[in-house]
Amino acid sequence: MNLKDQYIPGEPTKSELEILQVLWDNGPLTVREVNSELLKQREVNYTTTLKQMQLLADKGMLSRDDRPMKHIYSAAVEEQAIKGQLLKKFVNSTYKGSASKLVLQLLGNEDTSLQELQDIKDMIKKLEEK
Amino acid sequence: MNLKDQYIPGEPTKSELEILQVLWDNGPLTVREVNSELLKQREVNYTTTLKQMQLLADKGMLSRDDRPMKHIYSAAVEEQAIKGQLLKKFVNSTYKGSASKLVLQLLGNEDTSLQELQDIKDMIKKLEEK
DNA sequence: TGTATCGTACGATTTTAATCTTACCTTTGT
DNA sequence: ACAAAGGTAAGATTAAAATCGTACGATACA
Repeated sequence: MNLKDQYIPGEPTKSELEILQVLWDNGPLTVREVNSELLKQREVNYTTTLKQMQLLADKGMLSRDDRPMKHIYSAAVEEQAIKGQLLKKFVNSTYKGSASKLVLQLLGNEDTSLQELQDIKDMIKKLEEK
Repeated sequence: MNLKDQYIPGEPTKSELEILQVLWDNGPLTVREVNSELLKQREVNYTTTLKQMQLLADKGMLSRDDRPMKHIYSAAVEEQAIKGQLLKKFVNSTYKGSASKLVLQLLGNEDTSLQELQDIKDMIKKLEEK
């Protein structure tokens, strides 16, 4: 299935994105495993994570394998598709749709490391060559 | 005053950003004028805009010139400072802080126009040259 | 077989953002 | 002076996101 043809059921909220990220990075996991990952970054109750994952499943963003005793969840949406959608929305609302304005700011942003800048330049150069 | 030294009182919400954008684009305006601009894009009650602007003023993001009958508001924060802050947060939460990942996605995003792509490449090339 | 443990379900609550309602003040024109 | 028009102030409400509390089901094992 082509990425761009994938059905995307809306946009994940901030905390939903955190959960999706854990699953994208680590593959199918139980609620407890996801919660453990989140706990490395911030305090969060087990049932809160459970609830969020149930909501995500309801929305079709997670699928789950019901097993006795534990349910195994996995991301049902493509990372690139979701992020592309979020990026598009961000560019529209913050830079009036101008991707180049965004990049300009990125290049001038002091929080962007030199390494990042170099990576970006290399990437563009590679694109130029072909 | 250097941009990076400016005190930034938090992050504007989505609808607060809309209002700031109007003021950044059009200079000091009354509430009614701001509301008129917003109405070009979506339906919004006059008092809703008023309330938002009062909240923004409370947060220090707008300053106002109290006059008999009408108050004139203007943005009290720099456009670039606020947007840089929003961008940084977005890169952190969505691309784990990797600006180059974001640009990579932008370049591959079908919604990014060819013109935009060209502008980005030109910009980088110019950066390369100096 | 009973009880401790690990899990899910789901309503309730809290928090934050956004919107609206209402009261009241000030200027203007007659 | 007073009514109409245009303005502000601020509490109340709605909506959405995030979090939590509690009831209850299934397994394991002494």
